[in-house]
Amino acid sequence: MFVTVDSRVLASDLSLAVVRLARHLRSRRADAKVSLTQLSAMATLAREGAMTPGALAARERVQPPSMTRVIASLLAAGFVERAPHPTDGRQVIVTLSETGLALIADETHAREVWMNSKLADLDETQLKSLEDAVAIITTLVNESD
Amino acid sequence: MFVTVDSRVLASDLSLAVVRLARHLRSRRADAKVSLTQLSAMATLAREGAMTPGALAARERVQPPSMTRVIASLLAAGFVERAPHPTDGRQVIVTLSETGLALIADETHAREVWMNSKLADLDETQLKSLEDAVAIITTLVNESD
DNA sequence: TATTGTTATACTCTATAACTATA
DNA sequence: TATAGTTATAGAGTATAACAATA
Repeated sequence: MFVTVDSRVLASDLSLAVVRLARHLRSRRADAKVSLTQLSAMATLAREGAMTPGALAARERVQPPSMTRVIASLLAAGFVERAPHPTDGRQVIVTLSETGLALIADETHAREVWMNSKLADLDETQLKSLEDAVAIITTLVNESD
Repeated sequence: MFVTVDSRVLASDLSLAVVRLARHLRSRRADAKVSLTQLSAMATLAREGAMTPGALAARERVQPPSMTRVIASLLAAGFVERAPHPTDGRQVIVTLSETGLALIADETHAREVWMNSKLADLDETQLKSLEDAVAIITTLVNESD
């Protein structure tokens, strides 16, 4: 069975679905230790290692001043540390702290309670579709442009 | 080939992917006539017809005061209209205007330029995965809880 | 002069609490 | 008293513009 996907309609539908799910996910974390914005930055540090604020802003696709604020909040909470760049006095190296690493592990394995409960109701085929979609979306977002 | 999906890791990955894509989509609409929040509300009115602010807030999964603001901005822009409820003086009926309807059609068919260009690079299998994912996500968000 | 990062400022989105009008 | 909606207020997230420090 072949189904031709209308990618223009899909672009619109995907946009709305993503925005609505993002709204849910953010609002359901009111009690969490870190917001999704903070968690996203920490996940990048965990996956790719220490980097400068500028590099982190680029990876997260936000402007540098936005990342300055995220880093400041994570620093205040003790989840990241800052160190001077060894050779370039303008730059700074941001690293996950021990606490930050522990939090990431915790979040990854047990934190997304609401979504976990939702996913528990899906069958294997649906989970596979979502998994494929995550890979595709990640690639889309990471392409240079 | 059978692959067992770890739904806990998927929950985390999906959260991050969705939040990042939502960030992209919002920032790429700086020049658009309506924001994604506004477009989402209008899409619901288009799909389900006129309704009260309270019902629209419930469908969009935001609190009533948030929807009041969205409606006020759409009203100011001429994309929706307000009418008194025929029998209940407390309630209000919100309808898409002609202009609003036209905008929805326009957005659906030609507006998501960036995402369209991204989707154009995908093959049919990948598009199908995304389409499935949109259906699943929509169901997740729409479940009562 | 160019680059890195921060500060100052402002706008959007969303929420909770308190209020008004109507039922 | 209960419900629908709005107003008041606040906080998170993000942006652009201007600045400081260093290369």
